[in-house]
Amino acid sequence: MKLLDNASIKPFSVDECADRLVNAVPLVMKVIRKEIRNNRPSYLSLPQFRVLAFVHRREGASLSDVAEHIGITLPTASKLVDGLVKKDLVLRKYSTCDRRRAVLNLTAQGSAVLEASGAAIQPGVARMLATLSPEDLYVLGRAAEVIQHVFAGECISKKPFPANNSNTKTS
Amino acid sequence: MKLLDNASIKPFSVDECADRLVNAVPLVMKVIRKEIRNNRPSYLSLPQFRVLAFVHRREGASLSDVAEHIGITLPTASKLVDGLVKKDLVLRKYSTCDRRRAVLNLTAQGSAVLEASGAAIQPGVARMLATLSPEDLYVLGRAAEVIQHVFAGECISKKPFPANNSNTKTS
DNA sequence: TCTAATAGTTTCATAAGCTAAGTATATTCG
DNA sequence: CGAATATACTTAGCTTATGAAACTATTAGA
Repeated sequence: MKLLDNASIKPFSVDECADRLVNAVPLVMKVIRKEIRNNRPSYLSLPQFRVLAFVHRREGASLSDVAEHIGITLPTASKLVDGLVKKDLVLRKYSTCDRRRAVLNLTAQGSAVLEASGAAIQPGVARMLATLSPEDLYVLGRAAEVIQHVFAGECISKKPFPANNSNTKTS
Repeated sequence: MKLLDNASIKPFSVDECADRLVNAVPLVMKVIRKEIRNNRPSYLSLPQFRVLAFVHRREGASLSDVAEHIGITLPTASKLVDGLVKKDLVLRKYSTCDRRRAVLNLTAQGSAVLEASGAAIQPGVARMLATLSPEDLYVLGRAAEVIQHVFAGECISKKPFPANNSNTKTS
C-alpha cells in the first residue's frame, strides 16, 4: 500500500525527528495523566495505578519487571504491590520453577477497576482531536503505528516467565 | 503543500486515533523518562527536574503555573521550588504589580544544569529511530507537528505575566 | 559443598504529595 | 472609603513514595 506521496515529502533527519518527538510527546502525556488523575478511584494513588496498569499489560510479571519498566527500585515496587495486594486488586504468588520470583496477576476486581478507569482516558484525548482534518488524523494514526513498532520492544523482559501461571503457589 | 497521497489513505476515526495515541505515547515517554533519570544530576529528584524544565520553558512563570502545568498542588509546587531555590538553581521574586504573585526564573547555574542534562535526552530517542525509513520518519515528524498544534494550547496560562521581569523585587 | 549471584523483603531516613488552615495582597461592591 | 470576597502563596500535619543499605531465601557455578 502506497501511503505517502513520495514526490512531495521532504523527510526529516533522525535527529530532527527525535527533537520533535521529545517536545510533542510530553504534551499528549500531560493530557493522559490528567485523565488518569481524574478518573482513577480515589483509593488508588497514581504510582499504584501505574503498577496496576503494568500488571494488566503483563500478567505474570515479576517484581523486577515492574521496577524496571515503571522506573522505580525494587523496594518501592515491592511496597506498591503490597498495597495493591491488601486492596485485593493484585495477586502475588511465587513461581514454582524459581521460588524467589514473584508472579503478579490482577484479581477480577483489579481488572474491573482498571477497565473502568482505563475506558475514561481515551475520550479525553479524543476530545482534543475533534477538530483535526482526516489527513491529520491519518498522520497521527500512522505515527502511533510506527511508534508501537519501534518502541514496543522495550516492553519485553529479557528473562521471560513461563506462559502458563499454573505452576505457582501462594505465599 | 500536498503532503499525503489522498487517493490511497483511509483516515482513522477520532476515537481510533485517540486509542492509538493513548497506547503509543507512553512508550515514547518511558524512553524519555529513562533518559532523564540517567542524565539528571544526582542531587536533582525527578519532580524537581520537571519543575526546573518548566521554568526554563516559561521564564517568569508563577507558582500556580508550575502547579497547574505539572499537575501538582500549590503547596507541593511551593516546596519543590523551595528546594530549587536553596540549590541556587531558581530565583523566586515577587511581581511588583501584584505582590502576591511569584515570578520564577532560572539562575545561570540552573540554565547550565538543565542544558547539560537536556542535551542528553534527545540522543536516546534518536537511537530508537535509527532504523526507520525516511517515510516513517516523515510520518513521525508530521505527527509531532500536529500534536504541537493541537495540544500546545494547554501550555498557555490564562493570566499572562508581564513580559519583562524588571518590575520584580526579591523576597 | 562453598561461593557467588539473583529475587525479594525489611528497615530507616528523606522527599513528595495532599488537605486544611493561615497570611498577605487585590478586587468588588455597598 | 471600607467590609466582604477572592487570589496567590505559605505553613502545618499527615500519608505515601522513594531509595540506600542490610537481610533472607533460593538458585547457579566452581
